[in-house]
Amino acid sequence: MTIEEVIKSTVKMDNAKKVILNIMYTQNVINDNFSELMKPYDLSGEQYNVLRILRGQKGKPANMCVIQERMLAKTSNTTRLVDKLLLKDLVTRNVCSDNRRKIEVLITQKGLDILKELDPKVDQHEHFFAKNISPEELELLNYLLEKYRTNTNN
Amino acid sequence: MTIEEVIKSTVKMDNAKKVILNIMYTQNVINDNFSELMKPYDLSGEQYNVLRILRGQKGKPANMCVIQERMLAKTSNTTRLVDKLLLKDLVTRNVCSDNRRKIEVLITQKGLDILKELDPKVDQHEHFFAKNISPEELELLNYLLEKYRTNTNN
DNA sequence: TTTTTATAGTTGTATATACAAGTGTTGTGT
DNA sequence: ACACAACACTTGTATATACAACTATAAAAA
Repeated sequence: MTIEEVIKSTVKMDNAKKVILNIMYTQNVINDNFSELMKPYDLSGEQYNVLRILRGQKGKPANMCVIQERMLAKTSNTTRLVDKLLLKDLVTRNVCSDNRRKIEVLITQKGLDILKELDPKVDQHEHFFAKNISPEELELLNYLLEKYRTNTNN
Repeated sequence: MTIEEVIKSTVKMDNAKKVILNIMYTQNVINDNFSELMKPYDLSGEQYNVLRILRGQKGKPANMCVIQERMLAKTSNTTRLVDKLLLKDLVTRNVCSDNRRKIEVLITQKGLDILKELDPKVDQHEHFFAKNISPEELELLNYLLEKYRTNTNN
């Protein structure tokens, strides 16, 4: 299904516009799919993302700003995301004794268990779309997206 | 900037995961950029989108469900989006006399004027990213994104 | 030492989104 | 004609996001 078909466009669009719409729409499709995956675990996509970041710390606590800068959506409200995870006992939160402005967030065993359970499903989700194109095309797509968004001129 | 750099990932990711993150992140970048563009006009991206759809009707009124199916985010609440536009006198809304379940939404002159003013800026926004890659790559990117999200197998 | 500035995080508010339930209208089957 | 299902849209509610103002702590400057 082309992007014109998706939005039932009658007028011809140039490729610059089509790429924008294609990226926006593809993100919607991926996101809907992922949310569906997370629903049984009562996690939002961003909540999952925070857990994933915390696991990546390998036992080392993460401050709020460390979490923030590793998230895709740089404007997410980390405080409230962590609040939600705290309520579900998936993380712990403590004031850092070295610098009392900072907060140390750690993933709990329960959090790790959920991630472990989710791992194969997330993997499957990623490959569900990836298998539509060849490995070479997949690599090319990454290359093009990175090049596309990286503004060299002005 | 590669997606690994963006999220400061230390572990190696496979291309399937990278593509997902690249699409999500690129959409964020585009969206932030676009929101910034719309801000002086007090329009959200989705509100702009509705106006654009209405202009595309060329004077023919659009029902709620017609608007809905032409939007990128299929879950948007069209009623409330139109409400917002109505408050700003950018659209009109009337019950359809043929089928009183239906609503006829039309863009006003004021709405058309704003779109006209926005046209060059939106165009510029689209080309801001597009010019990072060649026309051939742009076309390839469209092709790959459409192929990527269209699930043929299962 | 006191003031100022910067940092780290939280909270308030307004808006947006997701999802389900509700309302009124039209079409269909009996 | 009547009951019932389908349709088109709206509303309620809970959650998420965006952005700015605020609090507390630490570092730097005067």
